[in-house]
Amino acid sequence: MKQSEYQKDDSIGSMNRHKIMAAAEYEFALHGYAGTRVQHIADRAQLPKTNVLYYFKCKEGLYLALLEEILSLWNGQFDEATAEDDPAVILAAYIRDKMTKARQRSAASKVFALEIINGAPNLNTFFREQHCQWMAGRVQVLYSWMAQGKMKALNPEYLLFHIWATCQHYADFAAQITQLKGKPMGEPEFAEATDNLIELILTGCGLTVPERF
Amino acid sequence: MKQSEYQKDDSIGSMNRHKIMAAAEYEFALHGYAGTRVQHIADRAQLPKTNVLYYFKCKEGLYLALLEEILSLWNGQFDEATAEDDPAVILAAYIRDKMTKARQRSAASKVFALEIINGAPNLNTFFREQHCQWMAGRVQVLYSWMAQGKMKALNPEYLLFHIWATCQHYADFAAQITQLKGKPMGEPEFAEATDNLIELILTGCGLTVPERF
DNA sequence: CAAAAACCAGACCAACTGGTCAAGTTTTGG
DNA sequence: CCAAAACTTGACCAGTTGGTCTGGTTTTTG
Repeated sequence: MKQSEYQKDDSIGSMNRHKIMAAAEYEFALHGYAGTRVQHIADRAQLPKTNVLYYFKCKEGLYLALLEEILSLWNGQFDEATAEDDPAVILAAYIRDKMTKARQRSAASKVFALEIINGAPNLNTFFREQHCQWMAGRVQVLYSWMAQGKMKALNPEYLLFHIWATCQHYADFAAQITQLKGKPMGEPEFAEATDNLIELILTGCGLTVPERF
Repeated sequence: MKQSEYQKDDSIGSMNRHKIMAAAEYEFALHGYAGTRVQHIADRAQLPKTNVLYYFKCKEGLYLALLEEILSLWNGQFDEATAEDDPAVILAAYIRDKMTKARQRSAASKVFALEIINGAPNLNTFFREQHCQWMAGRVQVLYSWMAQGKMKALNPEYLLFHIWATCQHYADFAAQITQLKGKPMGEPEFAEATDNLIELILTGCGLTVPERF
């Protein structure tokens, strides 16, 4: 029983909390907030329903806790890029990172997507302001890259939207893609899609794909 | 009372059916299938709830009817393109068409997106086969364009996914975009986004944006 | 113009579901 | 070792919701 500084990770409470969150992520992603049954979350977590309500006051509380955890995942290397960096390297890494997350955390991605489609009624003002600030910073970096002639002049906002859209698509629309390809996308397919996307976007920005990628 | 050949369009029944479908599209898009209340659809259609159940056997029947109508909208000019056409013209028109639909039928787009995210449990095999055939045909045309040297060699499947993803994003994630831009996208913003997207994708495919666009 | 078909709508209900309660058992900490 | 805190769980309930039933009104049609 090595508890070290993180005693909570061993406690029975935090273990159950974690199991419940994982089950909730799966259920909410598949059925949406209203379509998800607390009972089903409990079943998936292998706990009685009452136990779920013991750890999280109510269904909405569980959903909000999950949403907050998901939002904290949405950060990446691009966050610290500056005007001095090479846009080709930064953007390629950003796209690669987003694609990896789309593959590994597709359920989280779906929960987020559902929240936005429903009008984002549960994203508090803190997140919104934080998000806007992040955006403003990235737009400035992109503008300075363009001013330096490092890349083609495009509207940076739309460029970011296009990157998000494509990466998110591989998580959210996996069912459609599986249908059309005849089988689910595995690791090699994701790698190919990622390379294709990097090639498409970077070329579209007037950049050359870095050799190291 | 000019009924011409379409007598059904004047009948009180089809008018109500239409009102209900429009209300259902709005409600399902905003709250998902499970989160939508038949009562709310009735309220929005300005009819008593019993009337909604009169025209459509049940909630699920209404949803399926709506879904079928939505699927029939998802066709465009690209459907008839051949190896002889100019890929720049065809793809630019395809993107423009998809963006227009994303703007004008955003609720329909959201209902479709929700269905896919939930694993597409209501898309019957007919639609699936039809969809796969469409895809196979388009992939062949794209391959022949590439073989003729008309455009850069890319995986055509992923190219189509990227186009769908970006256009759909402007409908489904409108809430996020509105938040980040500080105001909802109007017609001029959509025009700018469309031009940006066409520029990005066509350049990424090694094409030049047609002057006429 | 009559009767049949289509349409309208209030009252009602059975099933489901989020959430509570109370009575336990286990774990923790001094 | 013991008491308090944390955890577990079956029984239960109140509100909601999709859907039915019945009796009526309007529209269509032969």
